[in-house]
Amino acid sequence: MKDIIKQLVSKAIRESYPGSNFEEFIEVQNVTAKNIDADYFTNISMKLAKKLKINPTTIAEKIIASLDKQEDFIYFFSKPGYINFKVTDIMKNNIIQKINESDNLLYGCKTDNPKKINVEFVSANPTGPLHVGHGRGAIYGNIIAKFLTIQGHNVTKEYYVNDFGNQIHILLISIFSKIDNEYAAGYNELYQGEYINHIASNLTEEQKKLIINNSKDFFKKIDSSGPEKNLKTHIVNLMVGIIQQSLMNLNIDFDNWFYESSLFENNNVSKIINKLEQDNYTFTKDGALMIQADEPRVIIKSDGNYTYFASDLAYHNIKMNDYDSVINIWGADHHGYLPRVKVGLKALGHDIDKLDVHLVQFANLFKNGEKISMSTRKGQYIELESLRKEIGNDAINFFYLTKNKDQHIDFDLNIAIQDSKNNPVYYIQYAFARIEKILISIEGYDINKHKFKTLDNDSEKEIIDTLNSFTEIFHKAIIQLEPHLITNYLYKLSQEFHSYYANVKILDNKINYDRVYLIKAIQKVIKCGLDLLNISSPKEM
RNA sequence: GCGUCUGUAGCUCAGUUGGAUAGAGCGUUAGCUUCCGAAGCUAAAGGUCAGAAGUUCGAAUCUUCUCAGGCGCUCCA
Repeated sequence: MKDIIKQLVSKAIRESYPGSNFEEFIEVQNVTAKNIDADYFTNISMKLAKKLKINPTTIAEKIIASLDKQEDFIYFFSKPGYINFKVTDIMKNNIIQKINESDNLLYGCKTDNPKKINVEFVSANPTGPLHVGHGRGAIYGNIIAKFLTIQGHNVTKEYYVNDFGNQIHILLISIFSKIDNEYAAGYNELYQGEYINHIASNLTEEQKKLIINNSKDFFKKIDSSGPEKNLKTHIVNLMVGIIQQSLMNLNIDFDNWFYESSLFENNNVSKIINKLEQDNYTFTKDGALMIQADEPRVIIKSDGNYTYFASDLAYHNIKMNDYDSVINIWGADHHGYLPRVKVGLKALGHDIDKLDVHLVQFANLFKNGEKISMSTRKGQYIELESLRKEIGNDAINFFYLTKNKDQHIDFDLNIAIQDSKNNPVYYIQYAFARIEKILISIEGYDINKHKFKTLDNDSEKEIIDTLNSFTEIFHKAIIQLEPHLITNYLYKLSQEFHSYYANVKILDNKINYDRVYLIKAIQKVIKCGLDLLNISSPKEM
């Protein structure tokens, strides 16, 4: 629709101002002002006013005079230079039919340039269960991957498992110390969650013996093959299993679980470090190997151990080689880490434009008015799984997706649980269920047999306008990866439906087929939107 | 101090890429069930869009500065 108007305007400008070349400045936008009875407008005359040094009113009127007569639109001027376009009711009503007859409402989101894309998200350390702090990234990342898939990209969803280095060491110590207290010596902060006891008590006698007999030598053998390594792998697998289960309960699945340890087994880390050294990007300082990024950053510590940065570079190096586009969903606390990754990848010869990092702001959690900082280490956290159980998948999805990722969100756990009954998601689902009830009650009638007439009372017009905007909004949400546009849209559509439902009889003594046809379209759009957001559409509630 | 995200109604958040009189939910107040599901509808009250300057015909939106808050500034991961 906007394109048609744009072409009309463009033609009119060529006629009224020959030789001008302003087509690229033409923008057609939706009318949001309530006192203007039109659907679209363009502000081109205001833009031209400056360039041509003519006042915008004159320009607008001249353009309007040159606009081709069209059956589908009415044009009119409003101050100081808007050209408004009102679409005829007949034209608008077509959307109802289009929606009802379409077998794919998202047709048109497909890209011309399908890429192989890796989306890495969550990637919480396997040292404890997922807590509510991880929920936002999990749900957001999953939807982003889904939207990219709908666009036609070949998407791999990946979880990077940090099963190497210090924190795994401490995890093992935490568990081992339950079996042999000597392990705890020298550590003042060990993992404390209930899962530590659980894992410790479920180890086999053989495993326990291994722990007790090895004492302090255990960690010297952990990376070479043998029973020590097997035990470590066993424990990591248990942890990953806990995480997988809670993601699965949220219907989030990954295509690939990439283990940090595999980078060392395949010498990927040493390879990239050698390359960086050969290309003179590194230098040695105080016995450590460093690279100059935003600041000098350590790759190999003076004790000879690799930093997290070293393996992460190796990891990204692989992703950059294997994919056309690499997307990371990170918590905002990692933003300071990005510059060094970029510098490292650039040094390795990669085009860093291929890397796209989405920083998701924190969801601050309060309980009884007090802020709770999630800390796995301190055993101070609220499991994502317990929140999910409490408020349900639909409410938790909607809650996270309705907010922009750049927005910090605060929520009080008590209020969240209490409010979950008031979650707007139920309002939308209720609209769906109400429509379903009507449609079921007239099952057996062939509604398609009836010729559709124009609907024209005010509430119907309002709904039809909203339905007309659905393609544009859904496409924008999917292409620009902004799920909250859909949540807002669905709410608005549901609101208009509920109001309509309360005021207008759809089934009276006889069936009003035009209205049935309308609500059927509404239901289809709601279903489409809820599906997109991984939210269910129950037929009754 | 530096980097980064944010500041919109009592609270939680939208605001269609610079447009016309800034919107919802919750909460508050007042109404609506002989009738398709009241998880609903109708209405009221509630705003210096943190503040200031600037750019523009036009700013919640862009620029600069100030103030306030979150997060990060480890040879942690």
